[in-house]
Order: sequence, then structure tokens, then C-alpha cells
Amino acid sequence: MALNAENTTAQNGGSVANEGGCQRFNSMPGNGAQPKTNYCSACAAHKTALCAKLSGEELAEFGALSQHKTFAPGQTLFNEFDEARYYYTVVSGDVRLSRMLDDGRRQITGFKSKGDFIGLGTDGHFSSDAEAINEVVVCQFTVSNMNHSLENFSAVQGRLMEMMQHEVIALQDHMLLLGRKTPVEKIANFLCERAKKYAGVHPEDEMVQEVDVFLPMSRTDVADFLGLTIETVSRTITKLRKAGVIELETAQHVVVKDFEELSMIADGEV
Amino acid sequence: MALNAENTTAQNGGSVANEGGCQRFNSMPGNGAQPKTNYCSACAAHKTALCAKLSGEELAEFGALSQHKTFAPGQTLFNEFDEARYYYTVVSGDVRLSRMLDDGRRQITGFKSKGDFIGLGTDGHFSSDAEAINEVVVCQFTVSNMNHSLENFSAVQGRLMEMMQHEVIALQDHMLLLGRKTPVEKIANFLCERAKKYAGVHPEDEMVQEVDVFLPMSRTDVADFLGLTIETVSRTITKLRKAGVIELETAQHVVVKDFEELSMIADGEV
DNA sequence: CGCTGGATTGATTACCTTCAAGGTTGGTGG
DNA sequence: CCACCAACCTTGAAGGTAATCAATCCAGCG
Repeated sequence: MALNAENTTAQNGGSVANEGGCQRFNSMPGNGAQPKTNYCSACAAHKTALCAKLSGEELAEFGALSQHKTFAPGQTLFNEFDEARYYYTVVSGDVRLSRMLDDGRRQITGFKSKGDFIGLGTDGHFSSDAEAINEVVVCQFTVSNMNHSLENFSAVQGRLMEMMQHEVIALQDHMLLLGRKTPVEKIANFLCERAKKYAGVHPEDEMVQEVDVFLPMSRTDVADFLGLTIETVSRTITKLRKAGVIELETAQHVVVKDFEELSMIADGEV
Repeated sequence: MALNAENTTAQNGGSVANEGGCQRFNSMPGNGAQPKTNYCSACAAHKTALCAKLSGEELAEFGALSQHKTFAPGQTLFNEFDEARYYYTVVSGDVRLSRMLDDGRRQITGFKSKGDFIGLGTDGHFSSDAEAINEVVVCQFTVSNMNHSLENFSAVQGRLMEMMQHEVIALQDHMLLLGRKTPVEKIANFLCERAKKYAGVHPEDEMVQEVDVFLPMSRTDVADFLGLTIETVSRTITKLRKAGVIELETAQHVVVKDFEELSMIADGEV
């Protein structure tokens, strides 16, 4: 597959990050290729992304090798076994990574959002499916550009190493959850993690009580993430609700009434 | 903790790998520190280890920064949350990595053996417990030596990256197993993986029929690896035995009678 | 307003866990 | 050589829990 340059109207001109040639991809699924609209340093994902430790000229050079791209809800970024041509950093939106058995059973291996890197467990070919849950913007680099950056920017390489370590730890955590936790513990854990990651809850904070947690994914996704059925997910959420630990604003909007309690349940310290 | 030089009788003199000062560690659990007995290139683990891509002087230099150490069956290499001072390559024997809940529930996140690296999901502190299943010899490096090698030997760094990628893929595979596979599929999968890794079975081989699989770990370990109870493990093995897919020479020695069939079961293609 | 997809709730079943009892193996010592 | 013991594995019976099957509810939308 070749990269083919194409003219589009720039959404925002004069960006340093776009110097060095802003190529477009056209023949891909999710073909909403678009120039980056501002400096990488202003990118919503930058602070925690692969490029987090880069700044100034290095960041500009790195940015010139990448480009933003949009995927519609439900759209596929790539499938398992596809040859890995690109890696991605999520700029906005939510992506689910999953793996399937022939008969349709599915395990979601992770949800990726702003700042997260996609392409870690990749050895020439992708090891999972990747789909956009809602509208997703990613920052995309070709594998060769990625390798170039790894060789030339030790800060990128260092950050990648960090991210892989955290990924391994997260996967181990999730193995413990899948193999040994009860449905309540699984749901509680899931909500806690979301609260910590997206609602800025820090466990050491005293008096953390009421937290809004938004779930962009469907109950089916939650079930396939936690190794449960959709019915069990629903029933378990109801159980937590009736216990007063959470409330449901809508199905996707959970209000955690007692984070401390939820956290205890999540860790099996009932 | 300081590295303290100490005299011991060399088991084998004149090794290039021992040049540059063969320091000993003394005050650690599993204190059977010992000089490496031969060139790294002759090490049983070398071909697939972190140092696989090194040779000649580089290998010698790398080897000088490491040393072998022996652990008795059941002995702890380290515990979760311990400050990570060392990384390890398994030279011989089997190590289990596990994670526990407060009430004793345990999930084994992996079995490590010859050539495997221990310390991947480590961010300053270890993310799991590590225990020797049988007598284990490891090649141990301090974190700082490891970092030194990563900076100076791109071959080491490249190999580490490969190993992390494979680790992530293996963990994802195992998540699918834990979350979505039935007990029979789990056991079949486990035996297949063992056959492929330790009995040299390559799936593409035609006529692979009878394979010896040795299980150094207990049924409890298998259960905690697969997210089952020990009884279910036992019953499921019995089921496969009665179906003629495997035979039991002893509890630890399984003879796979029909690898093809076992493999199908493992993948849910019943 | 009715339709549709997703979420919840209900009833039943199957399977795995739990609790409990044998069986086997390997090591020790008389 | 055999008895004894401990650890581990296997097998059995009973019970509980989550899966399955099925119906209802709800929100968004044409």
C-alpha cells in the first residue's frame, strides 16, 4: 500500500507540525484523513502520549511524521492478523481492542482513549481487532516512521518502554480480575478504574465520595471486557445500585456515591 | 542494598564472561550466588534469552555484568511490591509469576523457563510474586547494569522490545482464555502450549500425534493459571483422558495421543 | 406514534464450585 | 522390607451461582 499525496483544504494553516510534507492516506478504512490542526504541543493527547517527553524541534519533527485521522462510531481501525502498517495514538474518543474465537466469543483486551498508544502487542501483524466506540481521532504514524523516531528520539523510546511496562501491568491486573474475581468485584473494579482514569479520582484523596463515571461502551462491551454475560453485567450493576453504592443517571452515566466502598468491593475486601 | 564482593571457590576458572569482576550477592533470598561456569555463548539459555543477539566481545561484556544464582524449589525470587533491584533470565528450571488478592485468591500470570526474561511488567517495583517451582538457575543483573546494557547494546534493547511484544501477545491470549474459554478448552490450550514450547511440536508438522508433555507445576498452580479450581482441573484432565486424547503416565507426565484433536479443542473448534 | 436496538428483569437450567472422602505417591524410620 | 505419614491428586455428592432462554422496558429516531 502506497502513501498517496492528495489535496485537501487545510483546516488550519501555518502549523509547524505540518511542515515537512503533510501526506494523506486515502484508501484506508476510516478515510477521514486530515491535517493536524495545531502544534503537537497543543494536542489534547500530548501530555500523556508517546510524544509526551518531546518538545520544541524534536516534537515538530516527530509531528511531521504523523497525521490525524478520524473514525466513525463502529468503524474498524484494523483487524487481528492484518499486517501492521501503522501505529496510533488516540487523540480523542474511545477504541476497543478485542480478540475473537471462531464461534464469536469475544474478549476485549482493553479500552484505549486520549493519549493511549495502539499497536503495542504487535509483531508485524496486529494481535487484536481495533474498533472505534464513538467518533475517534487518532494520530497515525507509519511503522517505518515509528522506527525512525525510536532510533532518533530516545525520549520516544523511553516513553514507549514506560507504556509497555504499564500495559503489561494492566494486563496482569486484568488477568487476576478475569480469573479470580466475582462479578460484583469485576464491575466495581471496572467502575473504579474508570473513575480513576477519567474522573480524576485519586485513591489517596480523602472524602472522595460522589464521582461521575461515563461509559461510552455498550453493556455487551463491558461484558466482553469482564468475562461476563450482558445479563450478569446488568444484574450486578442493579445490585450495586440497590446497595446504594452507585446511582444510574442513564445507562451510560454512573454516579458513584461511595467510592471508598466501591474500591473495597473491587479489591475483594468486602 | 550494596553489592559486596566475596570470595568463593570458582566452579570453573578462566571464563571470559567472568572477567571484569565477578561480584557476588549475599544477603538476598535464594543466596546461592555462584560464578557463571562457562562462556555465555555456551549457556543453555543464550539462544533465546535477552542476550541472544549478542556475540563476541559484546556478549562477554554483557555477561560480566551478570551472574548466575540458584533457587531451591518453593523459594521466592521476589514479591509483588518489592523494590526491583534485579532482573533475571531463567537459565534452567521453572518459575511461576503470580498475583494475589488479600483473601488468598491467586492468579498465576505466567510460567517462566529457560531463556525467559523476568522483570517485564516492572516499574520500579515488581508487579507480581516470583517463586521457583523446582530448582531454578537464573542469570541476574542489577537494574543499573540492565540500563547500561540497554543504552550500549542496541541488540539487547531490540531483543527486549521483541520479548515485551511477545509478552503482551501472550497475556492477551491468556485473557481470552480466562474470560471466554471453557474448562476443557483451557486445559487443552494449556497442554498444547506446553507441547509447542517444550516438546518442540510445530503445528504445521503433519502427523504429529504422540507428544510427551511434562508439567513441573502442581495441579493447584495449573488451576491458578487457568482460573479454575483444582478439582475442575483434575476432572477435566480425566475427561480428556477418557476421551482418548491424552494419557497420564504420571500426574506430571502427560502423553498427548492426538495433538490435532487437542489443538482443535483448545481453539474452541469442537 | 410505532419501530428498533439496547438494557433490564424474570425463570430455569447447567455447570462449576464447594465440601468431603478416598487414592496414590514418595519419603522416613523402624 | 514394610509401616507410617504427609502431600498431592482424584473422585463423589450437594449446592450455589452465573449462563441461558425469554419477556419486558426504555430511549432515540424516523
